[in-house]
Amino acid sequence: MPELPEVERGRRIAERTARGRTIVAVKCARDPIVFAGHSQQAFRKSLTDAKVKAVHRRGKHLWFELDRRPWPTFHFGMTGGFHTPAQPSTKLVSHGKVDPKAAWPPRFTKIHLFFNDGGELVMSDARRFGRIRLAHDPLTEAPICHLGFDPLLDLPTPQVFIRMMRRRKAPIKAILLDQGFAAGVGNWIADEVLYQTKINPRRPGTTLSDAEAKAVRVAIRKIIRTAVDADCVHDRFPKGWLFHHRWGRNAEARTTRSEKIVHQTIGGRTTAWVPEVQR
DNA sequence: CTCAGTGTTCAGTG
DNA sequence: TCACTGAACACTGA
Repeated sequence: MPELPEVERGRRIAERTARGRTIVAVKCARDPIVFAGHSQQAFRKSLTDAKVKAVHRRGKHLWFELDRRPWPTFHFGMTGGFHTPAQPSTKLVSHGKVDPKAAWPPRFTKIHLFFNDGGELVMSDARRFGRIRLAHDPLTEAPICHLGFDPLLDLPTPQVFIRMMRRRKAPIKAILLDQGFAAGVGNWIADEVLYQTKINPRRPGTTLSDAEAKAVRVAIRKIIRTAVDADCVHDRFPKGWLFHHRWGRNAEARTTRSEKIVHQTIGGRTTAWVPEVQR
């Protein structure tokens, strides 16, 4: 579930599990796609006996700061995520059977890290759009160096934001999804921003008024902060959000205020929007 | 069996 | 070179 808030949740999980610990063992799946050409041996050699000083995030990318280089970087793709072992009490369901969802390590585990305090951390990814790489200096190397601003780390001033938006002719939906513009905004956040600011997703960036561009800037920050503060638990998201009603291309979909939701491909992605609100 | 999908990249076009 | 578009990628689950 990886847009910025889900990735930030992953960062916190990793930091809780790994920060200040030493990696004592590493298991890698055989998967040349997710490992982007790095060998298992390179990962084992780089990570084993290294100490994790911090876990960083920019946009949808994560990386470990180790006490020596290179450092591992993680991208969750469509279906990736970090996991830690379930508490023993939650592992059993009725009749004493083990819940398959609590299997450890989980299905589709790509990398499995073991720490000196007995803790474990896994990245799994069913659909293999995720990536695990090694980088000497993640911030200055592709793909992280090509990212635009991160809404939680370095949101531009209103004036700069207006200028960035006005320079672009693409539909605003496509602009918001461009990681070189706003790093970490994904499909549901872009739709939520446009719904809450009442902007038609097809509007070219060049046509936004100052007030509209400023509203978009604030909405990006507010929606992401709110989702991060809720630790991505969906039922803690505000009741009025489009989020709760946008999933699945279903013709009956309506918002909390019973406005009709339509689904169309805009900016190359399924876009859920509310024509009666977004002009 | 078919299709959509919370993401990124790359080829092709203007 | 740049901005933009659309297809491709890989695979699960509905």
